[in-house]
Amino acid sequence: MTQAQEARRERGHALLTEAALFTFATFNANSIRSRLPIIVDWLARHKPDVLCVQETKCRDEDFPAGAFRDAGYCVVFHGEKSYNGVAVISREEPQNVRRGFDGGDNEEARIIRATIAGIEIINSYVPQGTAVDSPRFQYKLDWFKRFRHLLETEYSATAPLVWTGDLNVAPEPVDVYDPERLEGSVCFHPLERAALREVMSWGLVDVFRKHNSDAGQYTFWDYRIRGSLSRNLGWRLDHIMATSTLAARSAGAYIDREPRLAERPSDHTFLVAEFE
DNA sequence: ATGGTCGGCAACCGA
Repeated sequence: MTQAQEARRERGHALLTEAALFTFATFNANSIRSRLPIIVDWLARHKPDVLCVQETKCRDEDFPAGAFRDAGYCVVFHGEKSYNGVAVISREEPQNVRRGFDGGDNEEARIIRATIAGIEIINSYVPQGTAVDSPRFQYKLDWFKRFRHLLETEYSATAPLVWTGDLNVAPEPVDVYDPERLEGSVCFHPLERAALREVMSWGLVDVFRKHNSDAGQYTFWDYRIRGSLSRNLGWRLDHIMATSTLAARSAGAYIDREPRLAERPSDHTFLVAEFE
């Protein structure tokens, strides 16, 4: 039994055969080269059909594609020097791969799109925003507007589609460790939550929240705060959003606090959803 | 307690 199946059984889901499930995962790596052994190990143990990665932090010519191909996976990526960067690792060959909002070279490497197993996949690393009074905050709000436009012009809300990645917004008070104190801060500002809701209203469902109503479930812990992970001072910033036709096929979703990440501390952890 | 640590990459930036 795989870890994914064990986790599913622990969560009370019926134990289904692996072949019947499409396992989809996302992870902000904060450098794919630094986190490579952990990611390859995670793939071997969880055997997801798709793993979307953000903050790869390397140029395409420096991307460690061979390690994933050796592990039996396809990989496509869109990167730049030092910052940002996204990748899609998949068992099946991705089709119709597109990089960026419109294929232009002239923007931050934050989006990669592909079709896999009949599902439109959009993997994104949303701008963090830096500070509410920073131009980067407005850039972030504008980014959501551009993203909504992309959905409207290039996709159908009635077809199977996943929007995943580090979306850098905690949608609701239950998604941060201290909503009163954090209200108005970057990644939990009313304008960001409204911008995310505006994208969601196109026709997307929060797949993790569909299956987990409890508070205290996070995907990010700021490692600048001492003991944030052990004290669970976290935020739910990474998401798997799906159109209703696809969300109706979701069998479960869980956050995997990969213990090996303690060896090389990372702010984020793996988020997994399973579809029938 | 309002915290300070990563990664890239060669001085700080971004998170």
